[in-house]
Amino acid sequence: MKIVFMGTPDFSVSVLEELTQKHEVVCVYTREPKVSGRGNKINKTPIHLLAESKGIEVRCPKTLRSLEEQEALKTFGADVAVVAAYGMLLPKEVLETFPKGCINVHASLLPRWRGAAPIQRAIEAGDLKSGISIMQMVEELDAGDVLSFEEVEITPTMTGQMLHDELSKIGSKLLINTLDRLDCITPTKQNEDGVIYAKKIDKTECKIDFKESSDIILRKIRAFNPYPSMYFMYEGERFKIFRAEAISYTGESERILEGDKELVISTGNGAIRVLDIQRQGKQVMDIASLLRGFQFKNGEKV
RNA sequence: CGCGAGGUAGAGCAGCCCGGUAGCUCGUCAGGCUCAUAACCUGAAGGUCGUUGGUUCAAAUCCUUCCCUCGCAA
Repeated sequence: MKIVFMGTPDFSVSVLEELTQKHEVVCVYTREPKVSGRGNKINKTPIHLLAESKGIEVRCPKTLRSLEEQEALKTFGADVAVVAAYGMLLPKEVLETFPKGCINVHASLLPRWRGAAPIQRAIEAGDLKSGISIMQMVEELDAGDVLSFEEVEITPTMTGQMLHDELSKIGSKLLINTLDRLDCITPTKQNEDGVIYAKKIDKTECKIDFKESSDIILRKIRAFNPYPSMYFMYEGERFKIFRAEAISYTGESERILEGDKELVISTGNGAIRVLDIQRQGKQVMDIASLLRGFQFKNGEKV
């Protein structure tokens, strides 16, 4: 099939990679290069770089609502558009451009976790499973009929990155498989009762509130590992926690209980033992390494 | 030129402000103690203090070039 691909971040990369193996990708749409990262350099999106390396035409319109962009889309004569974390809503005119519609690869079991951060929100919420849903897109965000889905178990130690990688891989395969069977699939409507939105992650969520329960804190640490990461402040320095475990404790919350041989901090209903940590300006390391040269004062409030 | 932190033994850090040829914790190696041990005791090896140039009698420490790592903000 002739396909127009639309995507932006790492999640989309393996999908595009797989797609080019089996189908003719005539053009790739992605978000425009923008100022980002240290030094405020202008960086192209991961999809942009991949498409260029494969010699596929890249377009990065600011909007798809203009008539000329919509006309341009038609000139490719593609059968279908595949969208994976593009970061823009597609207007009705675009959805109607392709004979077989616009197909979206979404990283959740719809209707649960529609929206921007389905992977992290699933872990944060303590879901036992996640998955990929392939849907026929409609104007409303992530509300289209589901063509196929595949479940993935969320294990107790799974981080946001791990689930992301797993889903990206599975999504690619399921997409190919779905495209092959496209003509004989009966789409399934989403059950409106189960709709939950996965709102974008805000930086203010990432400062650990040690008054919360250990469970919630640990889930956030896992969900937001490695990005954007949960952190706490200690003597004016930022410490990001990448891995930790719960231990029982009864007493005041928000205190450093052990800061010498190990790092234990009390929470709203117990305490957590920090396992992997990153000190401001340093690399991520296991707690034992950091404590060889750095010590936290016991009893200190965090 | 967005703001900022850092590069010192295999690892993690201190020392730098107030220049005087390097120190702590751990690891490694050897020996000892012990029924035994990740415990304890003794000893040893291991560093051109990221790189370039400069100031000085003397630079890890002050000034300068470049390289690399990381955080924040967007």
